[in-house]
Amino acid sequence: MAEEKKPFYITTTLPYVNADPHVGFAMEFIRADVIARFKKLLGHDVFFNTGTDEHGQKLFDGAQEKGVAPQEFVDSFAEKFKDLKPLLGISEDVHFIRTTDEHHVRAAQEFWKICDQNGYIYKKEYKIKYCVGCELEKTESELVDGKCPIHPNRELEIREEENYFFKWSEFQEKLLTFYEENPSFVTPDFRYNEIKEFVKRGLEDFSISRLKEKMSWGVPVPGDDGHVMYVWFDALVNYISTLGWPDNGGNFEKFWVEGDTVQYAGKDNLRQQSAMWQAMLMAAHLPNTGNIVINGFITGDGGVKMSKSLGNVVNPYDVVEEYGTDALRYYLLREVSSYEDSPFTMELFKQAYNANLVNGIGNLTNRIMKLAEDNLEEPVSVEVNCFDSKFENALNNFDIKKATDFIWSKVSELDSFIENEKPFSVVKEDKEKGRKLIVEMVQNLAVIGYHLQPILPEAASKIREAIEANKKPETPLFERK
RNA sequence: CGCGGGAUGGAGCAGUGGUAGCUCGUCAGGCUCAUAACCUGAAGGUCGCGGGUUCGAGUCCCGCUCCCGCAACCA
Repeated sequence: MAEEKKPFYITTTLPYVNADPHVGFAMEFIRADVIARFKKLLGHDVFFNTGTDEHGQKLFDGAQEKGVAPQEFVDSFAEKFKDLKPLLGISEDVHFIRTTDEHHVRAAQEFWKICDQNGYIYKKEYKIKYCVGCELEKTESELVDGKCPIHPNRELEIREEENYFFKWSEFQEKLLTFYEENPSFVTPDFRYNEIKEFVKRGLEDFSISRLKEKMSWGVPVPGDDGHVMYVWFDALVNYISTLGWPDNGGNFEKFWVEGDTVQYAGKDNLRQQSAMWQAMLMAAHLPNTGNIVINGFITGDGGVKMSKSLGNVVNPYDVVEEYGTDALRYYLLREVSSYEDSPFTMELFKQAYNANLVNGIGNLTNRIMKLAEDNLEEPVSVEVNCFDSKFENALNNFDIKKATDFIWSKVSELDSFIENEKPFSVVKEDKEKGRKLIVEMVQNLAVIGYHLQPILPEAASKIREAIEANKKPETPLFERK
């Protein structure tokens, strides 16, 4: 009874390329990768998407400062983000979309046209607050007591500008109904609650274009040379343009329409992913996302924000260089809270690394394989082909930490088993009995290795290789630091 | 003002109303297959504060304090 597995789609948010990749995005990318690998092992056809968000004001400004063309500027950053794939041990087949890709630009324009045809886009005058002192537009969040903090003695000028708007306000009821009908749409619950409360308080239409004369680095608005799209509107469309949309059939039909869809995002993206983007999909008469998973933030010591000025920024490149890919994955998957903010310091990292990777799984592999190598004539043939239901349930609920905890509880059980059964001394007195114990241990190690595949792919294959060769690994899985 | 989160032994965290757990660290034993690794035991907490509901609350309700994030045309 081979049951047909549903196609599975998973994506990260697209990081904005105005800075080097940070550890928060690394976590999002790695977590999505774990789910993608897991679904693949379960036999699903998986489409895994990531990429870079490359339009907008900051990149336009950045390019001007450097005196290069915007495209050249974002090209260099896009390469850095592509480098994350090998660095973080991401699945080979991940799709990498850039919002400057020709196909994406066309898709964004098509998406705009459809929303427009459906009556959800309109043009209106909108008032901006302008500080003559700075010669800049000021947003509400920049103001202190309603004044520019740099020029508090000057009154802000109100200037009028014509922009296109998206009728978000029309989707309040539709979104609330959608939330009602899909009780597990956002994980975790408290984030879902947060967005529901936000939508209940009412939605205001948001601006989706910029005057080209002020900021030209964006997707041209169809049928109006004077505007480019506001970066959010274009970037969100990547989740379907990566599937070939608007071309019908193919991957879009298979994954977005027929399959299960999951979007990973940081908590700063809750509103955009679970309310703005969902309203946009509704406006275009396209299916909504299946699940949104919201991560917490990585902080510095004591829960303070990571910042260059505090010198507490953890760079994923440095961590991988010293400790390896799996070590970084391990920390971000198990030592970091699934949904709350968590600190990442090198001290905490090193402690967890030595305790659980060196002394835990690494040492366990060595002690078992040494016994096997010395006492068994040939490799133990093991055929593990399914996950423990606890592990599977945890991952189906995106609780990677809980799934990883399960693996380490098995490590601990095996260490206790060795202590209690003492195969190393039994084998000296009763060779057959001792061998049986050792075979059992190798089999249990194989189970651990199997479950480790989506979590720590490198370590999983080293364990498998050691078992197949019936040899203790030549170099430890994890070097003591 | 408002919305959301957090406050649990030295540190980081789990905890579904019913004897307060896990990892690290500390201390004391044990083992020797293993990367001075592993196993067992111990010390250490009035679960932010004050009320309430309940036979019983870290867990539910009310009030308060402190910390973090959001507060939309920034991305």
